[in-house]
Amino acid sequence: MRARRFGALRFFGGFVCGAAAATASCVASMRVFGRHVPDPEPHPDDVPQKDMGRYGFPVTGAEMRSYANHVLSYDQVKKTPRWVAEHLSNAKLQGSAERKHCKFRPDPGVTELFTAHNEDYLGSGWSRGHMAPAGDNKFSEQAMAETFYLSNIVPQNYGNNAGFWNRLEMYCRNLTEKFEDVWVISGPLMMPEVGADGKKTISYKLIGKHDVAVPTHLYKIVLAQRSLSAPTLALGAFVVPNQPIGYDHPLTEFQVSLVDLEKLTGLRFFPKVDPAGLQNLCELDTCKLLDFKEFTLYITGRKVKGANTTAKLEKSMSDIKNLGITPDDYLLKLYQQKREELQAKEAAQGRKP
DNA sequence: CGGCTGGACGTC
DNA sequence: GACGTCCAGCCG
Repeated sequence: MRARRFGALRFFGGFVCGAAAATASCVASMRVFGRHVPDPEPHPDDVPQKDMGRYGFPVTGAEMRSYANHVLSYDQVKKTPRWVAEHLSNAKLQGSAERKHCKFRPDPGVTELFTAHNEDYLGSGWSRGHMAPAGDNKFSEQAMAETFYLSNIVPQNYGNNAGFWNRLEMYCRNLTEKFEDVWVISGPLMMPEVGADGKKTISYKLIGKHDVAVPTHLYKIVLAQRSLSAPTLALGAFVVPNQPIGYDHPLTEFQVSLVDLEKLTGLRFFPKVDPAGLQNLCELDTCKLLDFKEFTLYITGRKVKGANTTAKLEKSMSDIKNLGITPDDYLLKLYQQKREELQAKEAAQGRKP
């Protein structure tokens, strides 16, 4: 069962950490990934454009698109980003921007010819998964709103989006408690499968009228710097199947070396980083995601904070107890605080009309 | 935190 | 009638 589910990863056994046994070798290879020789810059004069270029050459669209707190490269064929880069800091996680004021919408900067639309996703069986997460932009309503542009979205399995990937994003945010600066690059990936004849094929679904490509996997690269005065850099790269992933799978199971991810994507990441001082994030830090209990306590805390009736408040608390989880002190405090607030509000409403 | 759905209502 | 927006409610 498990071997089948992660078949594609196991096929890459040497460099993609599939099943448990491969983890150690991947961690080891982290130390030795070296940088490449810089690509030579093409000289415009080298191209004899006199007649060949009379009517111009094909255009791929903007190489990069910049927003308030993320930068991306957009794939006009797949209608998804190729990569999305962002910077996280503790300060940017503080603020009052709320996702309930945001709407998914086509990126106004992307030509109608090449853009995805909400209708492509709705009813497709796939959710709209952020690459740069909304939750990384509490400091700015505009920055958060821009993450809802469909240029930052890929078709993502529901359970993966709300579960494992969500916990991975939480881990990245949590890193800002220990590192002053965190840079994250996320994107979709199409991984080959091996057929009965032993040959490799890449196949992926297209959804909606505009043929939005469903990635087989998602990748995320995390670069963390302790501080400017202690500029230790730690990096972790991960490839995660676009399917539900349970709590029995640790993040390290999906760690890959940076060079191998570069081969898979055709991209070079963080080209200005000197590999000499680069450490393995999962050795320097934990790479431990929230477990079921911790995650459920956190989610219930968010629901308690957002409750606007005592009925909903009580349901959140009975739900978590039915899952066999005893509320901790923090959740109990949130609950009591919210209960008083709602009781006062509902008492006032009872008198008014 | 991450998502989706359905109904009420407004508009052309 | 079709379509867009907003809100309440649902799930993991």
